Amino acid sequence: MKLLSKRRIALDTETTGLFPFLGDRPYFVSTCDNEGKLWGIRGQVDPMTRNVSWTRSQLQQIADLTEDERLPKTYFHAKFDVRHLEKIGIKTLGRIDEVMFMVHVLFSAELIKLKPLAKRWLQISDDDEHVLRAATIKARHEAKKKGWKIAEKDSQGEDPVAADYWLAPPDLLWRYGLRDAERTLLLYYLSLEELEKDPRFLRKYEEEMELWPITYEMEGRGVRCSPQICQFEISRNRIKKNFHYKRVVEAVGRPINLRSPKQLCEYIYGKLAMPVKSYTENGSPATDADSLRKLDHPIVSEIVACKAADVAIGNFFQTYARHIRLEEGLPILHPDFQQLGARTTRFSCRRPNLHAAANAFNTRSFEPIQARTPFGPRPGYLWVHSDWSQIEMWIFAAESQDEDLLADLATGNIHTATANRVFGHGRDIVAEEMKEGRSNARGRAKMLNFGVVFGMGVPAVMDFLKCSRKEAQEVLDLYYRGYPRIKPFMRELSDRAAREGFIWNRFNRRLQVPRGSAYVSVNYLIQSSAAEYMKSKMRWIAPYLRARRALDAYLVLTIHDELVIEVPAPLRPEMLLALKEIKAELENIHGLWWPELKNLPVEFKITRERWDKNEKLEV
DNA sequence: CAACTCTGCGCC
DNA sequence: AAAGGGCGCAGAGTTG
Repeated sequence: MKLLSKRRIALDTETTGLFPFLGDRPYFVSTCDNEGKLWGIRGQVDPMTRNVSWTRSQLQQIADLTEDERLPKTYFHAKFDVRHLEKIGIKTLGRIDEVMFMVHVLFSAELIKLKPLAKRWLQISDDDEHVLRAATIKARHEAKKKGWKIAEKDSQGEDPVAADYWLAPPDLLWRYGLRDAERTLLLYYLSLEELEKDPRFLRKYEEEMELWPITYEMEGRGVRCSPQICQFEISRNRIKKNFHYKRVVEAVGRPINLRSPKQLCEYIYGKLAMPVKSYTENGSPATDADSLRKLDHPIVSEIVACKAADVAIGNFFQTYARHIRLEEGLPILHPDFQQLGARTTRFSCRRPNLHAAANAFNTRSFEPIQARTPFGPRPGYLWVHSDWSQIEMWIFAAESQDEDLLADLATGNIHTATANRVFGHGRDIVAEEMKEGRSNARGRAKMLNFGVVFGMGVPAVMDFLKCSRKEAQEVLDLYYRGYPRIKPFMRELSDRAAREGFIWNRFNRRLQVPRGSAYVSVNYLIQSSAAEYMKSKMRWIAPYLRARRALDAYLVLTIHDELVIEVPAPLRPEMLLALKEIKAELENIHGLWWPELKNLPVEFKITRERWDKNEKLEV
C-alpha cells in the first residue's frame, strides 16, 4: 500500500525570491502524490535577514522523496524547484517531468501559467492565491514597521509579494502551497493523456526532457561578468548622458525626461510643432529613434545619444551588475534560459536577458551601445562560438524547395545574388552600382530576404523604401518572380494554417497559429525549424563533451543560431580535433530535407578575453 | 502601494 | 483583404 501511494509525486517550492544563485532560498516544500495525498514542510525565515533555516530532520524528509531514484517527480517549473533545492543541499534524482513542457508541446500558442491553466482545465479556482496575496500585502506593511527585511520591488518581473508569502498566516500558506502541488499533478495526468494521443507529441516532449539537464548544467556553469567593467561603463555612460542632456535642456529651456514618451511628445510635436510622421500602435505620435530621425532636426541626435547612454546604464550594465555573484573568487552570472520560452520552441533568456546584450559591431543603430564588454571566458579559458550563417534563409529555401534561392545561398553572398537575380535580371547590377558609387539593389534585396521570412507585406515595403503602394507591390512581385517556388509555398502553408489553426514542421512539432494571422505560419515554420535544429545539436554536443571530460569544455550560452562553448586556453590539438568533429556535426543536416542538401554552413569564432572582441577561427 | 498598460529598445 | 516573426526588460504613467 505504501509503495503504491509513492508511485509519483508533484513538488512545489515557495522561495524568498527568484534568484537561487543570489541567495534566495526555499522556505516551503509541498507535495502531492498520485492518491491525492498532500504533504508540506516549512522552514524558518529570519525576518531580519530573510535567511531560511531548516532542521536536519526536515532536510532528510525532503531528500527521502527527491533522492529516491525510483520515485518519478513532477514539477510545473522544474528548473526553479530543483535548483532551489540544490541550494539547500538537496539532490534530485530519478525521473523528472516538467508539466510546462508538456503543455507547450500540446498547445504552443497558449499562455503558460499554472494557475490560469488549472482554472481553465481543472476548474480549480485561484481564490486561494488572492486570499494569500491580500494577507501577505497586509503582513508586509506591518513587517516594514518592525524593520523586517521584506522583498523589494525589482523591475525584472520579480513579484515582491510572492517572495514574502512566508509573512502570511501559516494556514493560508499551507493551503496555497499544497494546492499548487495538487494542480501540478492533476495537470500532469491531464497533459499525459493528451500527449499519448499522438506519438509525435510524446517524442517532442521526451526530446525537451533530454535537453532539460543540459540547460540546467549550462546555467549552473554561468558566465564570467566583470563588476569592475560594469561600474566603469556606468560611469562612462553617465558622463555621456550628462553631456548630451545639458544640450537638450538648453534647447528645451527646462528639464525634460527623455524616457517619457509623453514629455517628448509635448516638446517635439507641441512646442516645436514638428509634423507627425509616424504613430504608435495606439495612434499616439511616435517618439522612437527612427521616427525622430525622420524629422531631421538638430536636437534629435542629442536626444538619441542621451537616451542611448541611459539605456546602456539602466538596461544593461546596472542590470548585469545586480546579477553577479563571486564564486570561488570569480564574478559569475547565471542566466535563466527558458527552454520553451517562445511559441516557436526557441529558447528565451531572462534575468538578465543575455540574448539581447547590445553589440555595437552588429547593429545598424544610430547610437550603438556595446554591452558585451563585461562578459568573457573564465581565466584560463576561451569561448568558441559557432554560428550558422543564414540558417533561416537556408531553411526557407529547403522548405519551399526553391532551387534558385538555394543556388543563390550556395554562392555565399545571398543578398548580392538576390539583387542580381531580382533587380539585375541576370546582369551584375550590384557591381554596376558600385562603379557608379550607389548601392541600392543589394540593400533592397537584403530587406526582401529578411522581410519575406518575417512575413512582411506591402505596407512594410512601402515604409522601408518610402515608396507608393504600387511600387512596393511591384518590388515584391519581382522578388516572387525571381524565386518562383516561394509564393506558392507560402500560400499553401498559410492556407493550411488558416484551415486547421496549426502547422507541423519537419521535426514533427505542431505549432499553433493564431486565428486570423495565418501569414505568420511561414515564419513559425522557419523559426521553429531553426530552433529545433539548434536543440538537436545541443543534445548531441553536451553528451559529446561529457564523454570527453579531459577536454574540460562546456556549453555556456545558446543564442538562437549561436552556441558558445567554454574551452581551456590555449587550444590544444585534441580540442581542435573535437571542434572539427563538432563543426561537422553542426553542419550535417542528415538528409532532413532531401539527400542532395547536405550541409548548413557554420562559422566558428573565438573570444579570448571579452565578448565584444572576437576573431575568426578555422578548424 | 500594488497591479496594470504603454512605449521604446536591445538581440536573433 | 492585409500582416515584419520571435523574445525580455526598463521606465513612465495610470488606476484603485
